[in-house]
Amino acid sequence: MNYIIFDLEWNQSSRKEREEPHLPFEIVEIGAVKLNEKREVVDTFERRVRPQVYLSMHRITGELIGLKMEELQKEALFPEVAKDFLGWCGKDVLFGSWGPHDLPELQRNMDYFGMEPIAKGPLAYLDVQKLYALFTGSSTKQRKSLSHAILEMHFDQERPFHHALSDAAYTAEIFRLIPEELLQNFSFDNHVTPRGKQQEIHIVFDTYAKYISRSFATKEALMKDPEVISTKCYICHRNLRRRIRWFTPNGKHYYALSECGIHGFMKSKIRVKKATDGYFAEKTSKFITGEEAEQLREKQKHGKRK
DNA sequence: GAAGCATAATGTCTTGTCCT
DNA sequence: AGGACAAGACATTATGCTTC
Repeated sequence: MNYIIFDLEWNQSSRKEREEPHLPFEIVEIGAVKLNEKREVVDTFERRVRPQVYLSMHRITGELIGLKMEELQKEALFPEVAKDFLGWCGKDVLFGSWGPHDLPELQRNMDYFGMEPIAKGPLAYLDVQKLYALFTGSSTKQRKSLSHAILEMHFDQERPFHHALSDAAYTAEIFRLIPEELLQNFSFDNHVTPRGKQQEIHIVFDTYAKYISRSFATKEALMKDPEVISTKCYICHRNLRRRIRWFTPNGKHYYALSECGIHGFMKSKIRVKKATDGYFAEKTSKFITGEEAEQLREKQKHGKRK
């Protein structure tokens, strides 16, 4: 198994009204570093793409990534470059990138240009930005930029940022620092949601558990499904007594609190997301202190006051 | 600039309570 | 019962961070 640490550069419409609905961002460069199981660099990949949708470079984006349209005119089109990239990656690989945007964007571009998705269900990958936050003990919600992390770790900054291969190489350098045990903290690209119950994702991490449901036609059907709204203890697998019933502050997130006799208070959160054919749920469960349980009660009351 | 995410703030409509 | 206002429920908009 190899790791593919990759980075994309993309362009967007210069005028909002001319935006292509299913392709807000068009990929113009792919850069990647291939690492073996020991996380040693084995190979690199760098290709640019000749755009077909947005034929002028957005002012801000062009300045950021330092590419001009004229430079891209001799490049191959996206389907060919993407095909070459995936061929170069090989079959038994785990993707990794800085932040959660690259893999979904790659798959959205592939979808737009009529290519088959990389996997038949949710695709596990490593968000190195998130792993870095776990590694340094800072909050995973307050994410740091790649240049910030490189500066913080005292790596050389000789190569420019916002070039695909350069950023992929920087990301790989950070990735090599991440302790082995943290590499179990997968993220998922839900470009393809689970088709049936068999494809649903149940995964237990050190500090929380995650469940990704199949899709339902309506939000109501989703929030009635026994599996979706169940609150079993993810350690001893017993049904738990509900202390706070499912409530939502905004219609998109739902929270519940249950109590396990052995493992204590378990907080569950459901995020309702849109799938191509309806809605699906991402449920995370974690154990919290009595104090945090009290805060959740306050959140419920606070939400109700407004 | 735009997307995506989380959260904060604001807005609108319904329901509840007190008083006359 | 009806008026006045408070509080709840739900929806929309704004903010702040990252990515390009």
